[in-house]
Amino acid sequence: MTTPTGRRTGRPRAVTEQAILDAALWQLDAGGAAAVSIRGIAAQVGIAPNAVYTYYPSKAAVLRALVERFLGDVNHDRFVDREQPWRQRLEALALELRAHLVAHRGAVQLLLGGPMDGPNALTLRESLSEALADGGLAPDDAARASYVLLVYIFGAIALEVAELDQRRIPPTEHDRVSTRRAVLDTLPAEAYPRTTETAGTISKDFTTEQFLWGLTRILNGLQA
Amino acid sequence: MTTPTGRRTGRPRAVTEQAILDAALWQLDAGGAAAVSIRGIAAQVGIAPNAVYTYYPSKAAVLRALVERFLGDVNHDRFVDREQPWRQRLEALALELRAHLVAHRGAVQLLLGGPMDGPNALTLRESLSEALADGGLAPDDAARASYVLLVYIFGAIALEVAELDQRRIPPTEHDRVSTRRAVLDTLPAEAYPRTTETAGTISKDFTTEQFLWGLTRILNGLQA
DNA sequence: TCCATAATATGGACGGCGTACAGAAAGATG
DNA sequence: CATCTTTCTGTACGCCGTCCATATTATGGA
Repeated sequence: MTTPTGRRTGRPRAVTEQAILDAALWQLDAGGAAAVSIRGIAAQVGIAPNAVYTYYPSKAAVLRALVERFLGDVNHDRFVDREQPWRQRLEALALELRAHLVAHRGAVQLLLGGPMDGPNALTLRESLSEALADGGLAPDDAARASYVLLVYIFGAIALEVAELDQRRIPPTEHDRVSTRRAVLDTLPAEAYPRTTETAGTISKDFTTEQFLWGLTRILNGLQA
Repeated sequence: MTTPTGRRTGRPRAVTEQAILDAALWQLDAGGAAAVSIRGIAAQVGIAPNAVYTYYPSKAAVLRALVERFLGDVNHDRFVDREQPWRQRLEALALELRAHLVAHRGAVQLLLGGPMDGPNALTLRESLSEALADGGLAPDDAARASYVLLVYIFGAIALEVAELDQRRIPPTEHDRVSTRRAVLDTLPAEAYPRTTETAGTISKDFTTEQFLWGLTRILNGLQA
């Protein structure tokens, strides 16, 4: 697949597997997960649609490879620096994942569209478990806790992205809060007393601050 | 839309909006979110495909209505019984949501495919906030905590469903654990020491027991 | 009773999708 | 220069969401 060896005869390839993934990512960012199409990718790299099948056996395989590359672009950064406090490492990792997923919104649907069992997904979990073990958790507890964290991180981004029209450029965090606040203020207080009472807080669901608020509480619960 | 009044003239409708949603849900359960099609729904209820547009303006609207009805089928059960201890109510609600989502796997992608801002979604959050307030949280903390719980619940199901081939009938929990265990046992211990060491635990990621383990820890962290 | 009206149904079509199959192109090897 | 191998292209099939024009079938008024 990625072996540099082999292939000593035959017509040379017009593009590379990476170019195909580049085009897929471009389409993903431009129009969301639904806008990624074999035909669009082919047009962008300049080959016939069915020529894509020389590189990947199906559209699902393209998306799988894209997910793997995507996860690979996140790992191996600061949070493997075991000199740092473990909570700081975990927060850095969570924030970095979040930033990557927000930068390429639409990727979440792909991530959640199939099993995350590739090497980079495993490495990600390995990193999480390592930090949690450094926090004093026994191996099995660290394993369970790392899954809870994965659920929280991907779930938070999934809910956040679900609110966005992926065909448009995303509004600023401030604008999103304002829009949500305006909608919440139109709700009848009789039907949703607590929601309307805390509308100011609820409108900030998708902010980085709320993300960290939850992450901190969850880490507290996991440590005790 | 659902008003029983009106419509005193014109050709009578061949089916009902509910029948369309029934058919959509049937297709969802049979083949996953990708298998839900206007043409399939129309064939099932016995009308021409474009006749569906008399009831809903687009496929997206059908799915939106299906999501709303789906959330409505979950609410209003045991966890509004404020005589029960708040943690017990929350666990019951989380488990009920989980059971519903697992019974109709494929619905998760729909839920996460658009904003959950309908009446039933708001009511769900209202119930969560109420239970958390009964647990002693201040209103704004309860609002934030309820969002954390939503993230955990939907995230857990999303990750769980992502592992399943939605076109097949789901294997038992026991079989899924065994399958995952077998895969994990093939991993090189050098590359993933913690993953292989805790393979027995990791293979149980998708069990009800792990779901409750995480829920308990999260509630602990939210209460402190 | 007959007709205008209004709501709903259908037939057919358009453009787009993933992808299968047959055959043409293009470089390496003898 | 002929052959072999790999890749690319042309074409086609079946499915999709949705639009337009038209037919169907009830009601309300003359």
